[in-house]
Amino acid sequence: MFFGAQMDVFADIEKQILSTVRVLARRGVFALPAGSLPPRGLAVEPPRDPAHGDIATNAALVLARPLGRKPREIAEVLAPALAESDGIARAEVAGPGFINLTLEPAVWQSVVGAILRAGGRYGRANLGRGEKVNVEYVSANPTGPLHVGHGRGAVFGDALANLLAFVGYDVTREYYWNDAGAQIDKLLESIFLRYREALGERIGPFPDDLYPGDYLKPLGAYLAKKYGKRLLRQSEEKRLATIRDYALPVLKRAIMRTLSRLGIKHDVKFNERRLITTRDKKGRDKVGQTIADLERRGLIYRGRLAPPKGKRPDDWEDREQLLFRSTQFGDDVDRPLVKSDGSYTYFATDIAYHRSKLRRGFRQLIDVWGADHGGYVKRMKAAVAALSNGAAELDVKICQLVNLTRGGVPEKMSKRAGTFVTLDEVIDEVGRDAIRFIMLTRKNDAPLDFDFVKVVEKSRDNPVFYVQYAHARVHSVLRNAKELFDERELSMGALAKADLALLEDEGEIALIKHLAAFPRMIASAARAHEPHRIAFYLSELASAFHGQWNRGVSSPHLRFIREDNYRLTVARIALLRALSTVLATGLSLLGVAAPREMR
RNA sequence: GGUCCCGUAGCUCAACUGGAUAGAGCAGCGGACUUCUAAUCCGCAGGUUGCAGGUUCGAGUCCUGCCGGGAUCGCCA
Repeated sequence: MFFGAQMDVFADIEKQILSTVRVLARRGVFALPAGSLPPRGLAVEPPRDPAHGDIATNAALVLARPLGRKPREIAEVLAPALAESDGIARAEVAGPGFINLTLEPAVWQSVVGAILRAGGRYGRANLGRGEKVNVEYVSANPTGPLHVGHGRGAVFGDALANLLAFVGYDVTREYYWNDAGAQIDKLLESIFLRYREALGERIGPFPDDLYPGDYLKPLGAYLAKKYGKRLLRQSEEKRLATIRDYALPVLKRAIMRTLSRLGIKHDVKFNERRLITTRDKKGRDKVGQTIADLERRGLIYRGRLAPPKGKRPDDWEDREQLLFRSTQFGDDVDRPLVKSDGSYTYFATDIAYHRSKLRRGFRQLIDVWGADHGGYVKRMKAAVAALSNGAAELDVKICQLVNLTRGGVPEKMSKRAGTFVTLDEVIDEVGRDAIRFIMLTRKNDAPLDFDFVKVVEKSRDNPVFYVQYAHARVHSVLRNAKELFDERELSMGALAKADLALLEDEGEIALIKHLAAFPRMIASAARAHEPHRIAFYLSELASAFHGQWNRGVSSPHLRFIREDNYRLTVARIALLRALSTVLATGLSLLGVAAPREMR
């Protein structure tokens, strides 16, 4: 009965509990109303306190309401029935009605075999049932190099996409290029200044609203070389088009190059320009169509907004404008769609963009944004709710700031002076693995400290190293074992026949229990859209392994390799193989390498 | 002033979406190296989960109000 499709002990026990309840209901022991299984809030989980057995369930507590009986009473009936089940050694009632289950060691031991058979598929699930999910991440403007904050969103989004694909979603990784609008115009003007500079003109300090960074100089120089003074004579419109056609692809390529160094590649790159340059028969662009769409639903009107309280902008001008009724969907105020100069607001084009996602068949949307966009969440959710009639779900994941330090000293950064640390510089210095792992050692909505010294340290302090070292150490043992026994005797075939019942040391069983928790950890991380849980899990798993390894130092009979006991060694090598599989799978979801050697 | 996020051991953070006596690491103290790579491990100590109420069998988790920190607040993206 154990280890069916999901290879998940906890899922199997849950099924066992539900079927036991059904049997008791059929026998008339419980009066079970139709549709009350599984009960809401049912938990089948490892208890915090090991004294409470291997698995604890609140089944009796959550069944109390539907059954109309006291939790404790239900537990007293359910527990003995469960104790009859295969694999369950004991079932005890505790507290208000918890049932603590202790499993037969054979159940835990068989987990090792299940992992070996499943290999890299261990932990996979079909939660998504092939449903399409759109994960939009990075989406930085092509106005300059990526910085560290972008890196966090990039890694987060990518790991989340990996995770969702792993549990059975049809994932599309998407990048939204803001390649239109005022910011891009300012960028193009900045490049134009660099171009004039390259022609020998003296350009003073850059105006405040332009981009002063040195990285635009080569673009200006290229244009000067290619066009000479011709751009100076062109109309502004023509000139900006020339600069745009050259500069945007260059800047975009630079961003993609940085991302690819982190192992990140998007399936779809969506250009904002498309939304305002493609027109339908009525001459409407995509944003116009979107507004018309909302208008049909009675969600567009002309009106005035009250100025924000407490912080009235100096240049506030009360005027009537085109508004989206986002308050109908939980937003705080209705939002403008057209600026005073007649162009669309960023929000308007963003609605059109999300409408495109919906029209492409996505019902689950995930946007990964930076901390400074927090105030934007409600209106975007409102827009998605409006456009989809509530059928689609948008989850916005806000990534908090990254605080860069070096040996505890804050790294000075000033966007104004152009001295911000680029993502490329960080990759150059610490490498892909460190960035990817560390970015996931904190919940996305909590600020993250990133220390250049610490993240490359080879110590317990540094979780990247700690986990990778565990993997390398496992493989070191595997290499040593191969030298002692001849290679064929430790083949996967030999491991498949290992007598796993020999894995009876409590440290070994504890290690196996960690491995057994992998599928449920994956499932919960996927449901919560929280890939950082994988990183925490891996640290704990590594800790369990390092602990067991060290027990062998003082107690030689606990070493994984026992030269005098081939059968025991084979069983332990099987355990290590299972361990290395889980470590490698977890790391691959994070996009971090699993090295076999770290000398 | 509005909105959103955060507040958990001296420090940095977990806590599997409401479960039992709130867990790790660092720092501190005390231990384990002729090793399966000690690049590691073991033990001790450390708490009114910011404060006050509420919801229920049960709250770090949900609701209300305060306190403190951060982000953001039409015509930026």
